[in-house]
Amino acid sequence: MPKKPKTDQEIAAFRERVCEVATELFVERGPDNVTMRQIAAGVGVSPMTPYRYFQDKDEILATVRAAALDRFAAALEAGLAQGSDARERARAIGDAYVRFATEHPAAYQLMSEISQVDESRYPELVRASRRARETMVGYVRDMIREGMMDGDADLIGYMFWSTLHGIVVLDMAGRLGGEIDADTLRKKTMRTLLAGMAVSPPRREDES
Amino acid sequence: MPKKPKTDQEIAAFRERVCEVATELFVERGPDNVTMRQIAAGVGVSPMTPYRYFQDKDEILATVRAAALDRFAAALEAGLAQGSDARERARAIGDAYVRFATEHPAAYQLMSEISQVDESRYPELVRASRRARETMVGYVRDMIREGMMDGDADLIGYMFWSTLHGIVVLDMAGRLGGEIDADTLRKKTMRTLLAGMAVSPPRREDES
DNA sequence: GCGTTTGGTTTACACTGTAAGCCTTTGCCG
DNA sequence: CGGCAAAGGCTTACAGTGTAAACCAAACGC
Repeated sequence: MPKKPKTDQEIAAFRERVCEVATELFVERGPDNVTMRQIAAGVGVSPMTPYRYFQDKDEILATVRAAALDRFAAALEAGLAQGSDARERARAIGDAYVRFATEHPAAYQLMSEISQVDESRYPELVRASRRARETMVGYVRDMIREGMMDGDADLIGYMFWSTLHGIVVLDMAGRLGGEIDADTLRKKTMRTLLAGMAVSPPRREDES
Repeated sequence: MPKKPKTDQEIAAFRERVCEVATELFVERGPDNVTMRQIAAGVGVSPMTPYRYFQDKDEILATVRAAALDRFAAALEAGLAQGSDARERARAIGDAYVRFATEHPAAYQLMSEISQVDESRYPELVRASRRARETMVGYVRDMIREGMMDGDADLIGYMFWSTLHGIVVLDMAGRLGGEIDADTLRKKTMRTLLAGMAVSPPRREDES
């Protein structure tokens, strides 16, 4: 009886289209400065139409964030894939991390935003979030398995992750001030961390 | 001829009052979910009155952020003051950092927000920002002077700062997942960094 | 022809930041 | 003393927001 009911693929396609437009707008204007009417206009549809396929604006935002997280995880995984041994992969994933952040700063901000909404209401988002987390931690497990370091994989993974995140965010906030370059800061920090993790590095007491 | 022109102190007092109310609201509701009308009502004044003493809502936000940064810097400096030698001060400032962040999470978020407005339009904000930065970097200079480490003070300062910031932010975003405790992560990272900074630690090649 | 279901639009409303105009108090000058 | 100019504060007014609700048109089984 209906009016040509949309197939699941069609509605998925529509949601996808909305998310594309929304992403673009969010990215160039900031999530708060983009309106439902703009999104709808971008899709070429009346302002209320998206409401048939999304509960509200928050759900669109959550979906966009999940997609950003997925792209991020994919970038990391792609980086990982092209390293042959653990050492190379370690550098590759670090490079992929900051490359993604610098090439898509808005997407990065979007995905790592401290949301005031309850994230658990959007399962796609928690899934994507878990995936990114697992990617970040997984490669540490590999490094441990290959004997490059040892300790708690989760802890070490989070250590690298939070370090990169801190640098990237501070840089984006302009709080590094012109004096310091984010990349040298990252290299310095990474080198220091790795040096500190060398298994049983004997402290030399012969200076200062 | 005027109607009892307000003295500069009265003006300052009024602005202060507005900022207090605004801070409270921002903190418990998030900056975007607080309205001028609410702020005005909190101060006990008509909705348009604050506009006589602030250009717009952004200026209120900027002022509040500057105040938060100042409180943050003050907390760090207070922590610093109660350490006798460099080592103690190093731990004291780290503790003060995360204590502030955990006790006033909203204030912390407020002050470290990546704003889409041009911050340089609010000189008070850049001053406060510079002060916090200087505090974070200054104590490293001390540690270097006392021979506890050596290298570029700015770089090392930013290294610690970004590390702490990354951990705090990741924790707040709930991205550490129940498994990892922010405090053990911090301790682990700090220990690793310090170990890695031991002056000229010779790489041992006798393993892996 | 119906009635019914579905996709989409239009309308309507409560609420936002803020521009502009309107009282009211206050002091100085004639 | 009267008037008057200026300042503080209030009230009104408007464009724009998210979204609930009513509405319209197409498509099918009967």
